[in-house]
Amino acid sequence: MTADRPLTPAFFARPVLAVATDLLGTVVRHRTEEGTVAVRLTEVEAYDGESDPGSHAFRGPTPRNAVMYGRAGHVYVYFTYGMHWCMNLVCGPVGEASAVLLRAGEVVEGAGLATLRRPTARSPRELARGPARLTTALGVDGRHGGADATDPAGSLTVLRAPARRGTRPAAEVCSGPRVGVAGAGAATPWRFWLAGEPSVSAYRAAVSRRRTTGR
DNA sequence: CGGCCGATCCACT
DNA sequence: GTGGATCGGCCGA
Repeated sequence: MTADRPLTPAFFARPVLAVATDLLGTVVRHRTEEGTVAVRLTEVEAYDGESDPGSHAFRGPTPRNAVMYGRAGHVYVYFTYGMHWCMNLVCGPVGEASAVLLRAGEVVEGAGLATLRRPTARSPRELARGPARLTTALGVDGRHGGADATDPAGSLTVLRAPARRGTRPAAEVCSGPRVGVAGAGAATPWRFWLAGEPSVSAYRAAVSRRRTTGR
């Protein structure tokens, strides 16, 4: 029996690196009329406010990143590559613009619905393997921007990690460079994942694409 | 399973 | 105008 308790605003108000590592193993749940899908997080990335060259807030506030400057525990979603949504959880004090990108997880509830939303998945572990795949499996998109993920009455909620059974030790947390972040921000090892999890996304170095449209 | 590469459109310069 | 905090189709191993 899971506790089903949401994480608190205080959990997210801490420094972003602490939040990022502690988020591993917690569960993101989205309830809709179609049903419920829940994902246990296995991979995240930290983005550290305006001082972080890899962050969407690096150049200061804009309409798109406004939510990042707001209250901890709220949802920042952005649209990228013309077709994908990615989901972040805002961290730190109001005004700081730190956030954690949810990169991958294991579907622990609603695998049937998740498969309908992700028909191209070649195996269950691919359902939420990657940041845009995770949001698709959950049914999260731009409508969830600014939502409070600590609200127990909300449809989109982050829940405490399920209680560990027996004496199984806590999973090891690994870290490495962030995926798809180029330039100065590439050096910081602010991608975190749980060792041995098959849902952790494959590492791809940041690449700059040239003239993909041949006109 | 993994490498290659085009898709597609929005935010910002 | 430029280039993404990405993914899927296709193909080969």
